[in-house]
Formats: sequence, structure tokens, C-alpha cells
Amino acid sequence: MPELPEVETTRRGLEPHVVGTTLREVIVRRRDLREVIPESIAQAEGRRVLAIRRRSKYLIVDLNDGSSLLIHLGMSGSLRVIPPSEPWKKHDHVGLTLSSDLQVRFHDPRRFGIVLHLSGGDPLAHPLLGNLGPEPLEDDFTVETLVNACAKRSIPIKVAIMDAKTVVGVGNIYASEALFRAKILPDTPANAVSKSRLKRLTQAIRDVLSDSIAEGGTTLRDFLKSDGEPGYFRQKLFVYDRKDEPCRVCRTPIRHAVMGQRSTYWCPKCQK
DNA sequence: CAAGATTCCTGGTGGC
DNA sequence: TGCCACCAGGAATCTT
Repeated sequence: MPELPEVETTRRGLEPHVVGTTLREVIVRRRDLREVIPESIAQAEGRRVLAIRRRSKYLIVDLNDGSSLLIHLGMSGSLRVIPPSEPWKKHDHVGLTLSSDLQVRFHDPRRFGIVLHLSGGDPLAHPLLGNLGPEPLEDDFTVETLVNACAKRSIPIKVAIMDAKTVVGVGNIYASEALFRAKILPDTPANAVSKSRLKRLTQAIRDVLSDSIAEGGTTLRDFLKSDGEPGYFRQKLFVYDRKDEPCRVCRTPIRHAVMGQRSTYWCPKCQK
């Protein structure tokens, strides 16, 4: 899916259209996503949107009755703001018609996404949001975060930083990109990476995610911003999806291998 | 407990 | 053009 930059891009795109409006109608065309959309989502009708927040790759829509919507885009999901008259596409599963006469439409071909209605309490306490590591762009993500996560673990460093218990939001694209920026080979055992290199990696993760957000995220196939436009960070990827292409720094062909069941890319000269 | 494999679902791509 | 194997941005849940 959408990794953290794409979810944050979506949040920023939705925020000005959604906050302060009332959900006039909730339309569910298909309930069987990764989890079944609960019937109680109908109770969101008539509620006003107080805020739209992001935690990890989840979006939380706070409503004025204390309930909230919890949305995850899975691997192929997107949320767009459109006129309600726009024809429904094959994989448009949910529509939230707003009092402003616009509609937020959830589209997800692979249906790995999630749309839940939480009737009350703290959304952050929901089981899906428990056991999550720190936000990479917040102050509680520090080199100590990675030092602790990597101690006594022999898994590749790339797999370690993709573990949401280590730090959230680092998906397959940005894991490869962050390791390139930090000049670390992705298959280095996590417990063999020195603290000074983990320090570099901490900063690299922050930088690559921030840079991508500034470009509206990365569009490979499915991802679209809430205005229907793609994100442009793909043009700034150093290694991801560039197998055999010349490294943008040293011209050495980019290498590719499967690591932790996921495609991984690196420059054998720039990364040690 | 750590590590690795499997699973959910659909669509795009590339080989033949 | 058609068929088919394979791959895909996530993450929970198995097995080893």
C-alpha cells in the first residue's frame, strides 16, 4: 500500500474538504474487506467531522458523537474527494457523502484495506493500533529505538526496520531507500549494525519519509492522491524498482534480491 | 521467543 | 490476441 508518506498525503488532501462537514450519507457497496465493515457505520450519518488524524498507516476520522472511523488503505487502497454524481467504479467500496456536496470514495481492488466504525473510547487503544512502535517523524523515534530493536536480532536490518513494532510506516519502498541513504547493505544482520550507523539510519528514515511527503508520495501502480493525481516521489527513488539500472550516484548497476519475502534493492558500491 | 513462510484478493505485466 | 505464471506498496497468523 500506500506507505506512511502516501497515507499522510491522503490525510492532508482530505483534511480541508472533510473537517467541519457533516456525513450526510454513508454508502457501503461491499463490506468484505480485510475485515467486514460493521453495520454500525450507518450511525456515522449525521455526525460532524472534528478531525482527521494519522497513526502509523491508519487514518482516524473523529466524529462529534465520540465515535470514529478507522481506515487503512491496505496495499491498493485510495481515498478520493469527488462529486457524488461520479459513476461508481468496479472497486469503489464505500462513499461518504458530505454536507458540502462532495463525496469521499474508498477504492481498493485487492480489498486488503479496512474501514471500521469505533463507537467510542480512544481509537488509539484499538487492538489494531496496539503494539505499534513510535512514529518516525515524531521525537520519540531516536537512535535508541533502533538500538533496542536490533539488539539480539539476526534478521536483516531491512526486515527489522519494516517491523511495525520497531517503528511504524516504513514499508518496502522506503526501507530500501532509507538503507541506501544511510549507506548500509540491507542484508546486514540487525545486531551487526553499529550505533553510529544506526544513527545515520534513524536520520535517513526521517529524511526519506519527509522528502516523499513533500512530493505527494510515491505512485507505482494504484496509489492516487485524494485529488486523483499521482505522487511524484517515484522520480526521486535511488534504488527501489531500479534493478540493473545505474546507481544515481556511482553508476553501478542496482542489485535486487528477495529478503523477508519482499523485493529488495541496493547499490553494491555505495552501501557497505 | 525469534525467524521464516503463508495467507487474504485482484490486476498488471511479460513470456511464449 | 490469448493464456498463464508471476509479481505487487501490508500485516496478521501460522509453523518451525
